[in-house]
Amino acid sequence: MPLSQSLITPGLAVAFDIPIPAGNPSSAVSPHHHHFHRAGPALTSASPNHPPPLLPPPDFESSDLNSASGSGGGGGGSGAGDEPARTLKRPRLVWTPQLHKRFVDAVAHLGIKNAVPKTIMQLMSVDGLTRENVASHLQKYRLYLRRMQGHNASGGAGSGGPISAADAATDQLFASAPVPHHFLSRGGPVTAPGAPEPFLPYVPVAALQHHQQITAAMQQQQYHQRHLGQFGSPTGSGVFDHGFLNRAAVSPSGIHQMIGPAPGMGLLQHTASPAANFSDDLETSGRGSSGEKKVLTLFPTGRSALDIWVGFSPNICMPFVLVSVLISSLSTTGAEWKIQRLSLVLRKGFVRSLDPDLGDCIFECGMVVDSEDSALGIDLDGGAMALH
DNA sequence: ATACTAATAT
DNA sequence: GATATTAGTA
Repeated sequence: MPLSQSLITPGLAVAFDIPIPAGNPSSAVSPHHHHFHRAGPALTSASPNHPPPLLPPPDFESSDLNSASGSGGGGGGSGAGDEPARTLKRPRLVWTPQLHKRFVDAVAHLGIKNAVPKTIMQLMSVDGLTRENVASHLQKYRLYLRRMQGHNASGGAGSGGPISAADAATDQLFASAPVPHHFLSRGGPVTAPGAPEPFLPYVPVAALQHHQQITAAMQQQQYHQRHLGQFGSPTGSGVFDHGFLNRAAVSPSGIHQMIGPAPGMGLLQHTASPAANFSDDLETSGRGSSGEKKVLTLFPTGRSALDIWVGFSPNICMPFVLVSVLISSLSTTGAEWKIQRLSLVLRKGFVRSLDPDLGDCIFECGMVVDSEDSALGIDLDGGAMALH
């Protein structure tokens, strides 16, 4: 009942293509429910006119990964504690597009300079992932970036060498995840050791003490964030306004009490939304000012919400309407995402955590930029934070 | 003693 | 070619 107990409103379900047991709108998603490869916009990297990412193991239907089997370590479960990894040979890790995306996001957060195996691994927080796994992948990724850089910046024609068909084929995986712009810049910005990449769109929330106003500089970086110790504005009813498209009255639901580790906590206040806008998204969106959809990945770096790292992809300008937050976990064994919590946020309203146990999860947020005044709030493990 | 990286092995 | 493993260093 604890973990797999995600509440999904009809609206969100539609948005994410999540099958919901009939007759029970906000019922929990059963563990074995369909995985949503293509379901969650936030999860897949498939672009509208593109085929879905490579699907992991063919046997995804089996229930082995989800719990039970003592070996692999359950994806997000409460985990049995044995870790015979020592003498046992772990199966070769397969870097799925999902995993790679997570990897890239982590690297982006850290900044290429600070991105080293151990740190990346921690940020990724993927069950079963080892430092060696990451180191190996990183090595290859660096080579990839190097090549890209050669083709990109350096004088065109002769300098970097042509892009062989072999390379294209080889870099298939890497192509599945967008390479952050600054990755390719040579002589990039020098950053103080330990300090987060200034140019990074991602910033540790913990570092932000006060509400920050949007400054020109920030806009340039295109991110705004804010950290809240807790929400106090009980704006209201606790019911979300459906028509956020109407922009009429938004609801105030904010209430959001800190949800401690108490189980069975909050629940989605209500329903929601025309989240239809989430149908598919991905970072492919871009540019426009309104109607944009973006994927946001938040990395929890610790058990405390205050340690969570938050980031916006460049180009995301806040106002938006609202956001739907999808929380899932990934494990090397199962390589499947599992919804753990789903929340809805309305402009000026805040989300409510549905499940206190975040453990090693990642937050994928599909964000729709629409109106001009709104905010995203995320609440977890007793802490809360919001982005403006 | 740890962990990063390059080199090499499977 | 994709990962894993080893070896040399910082």
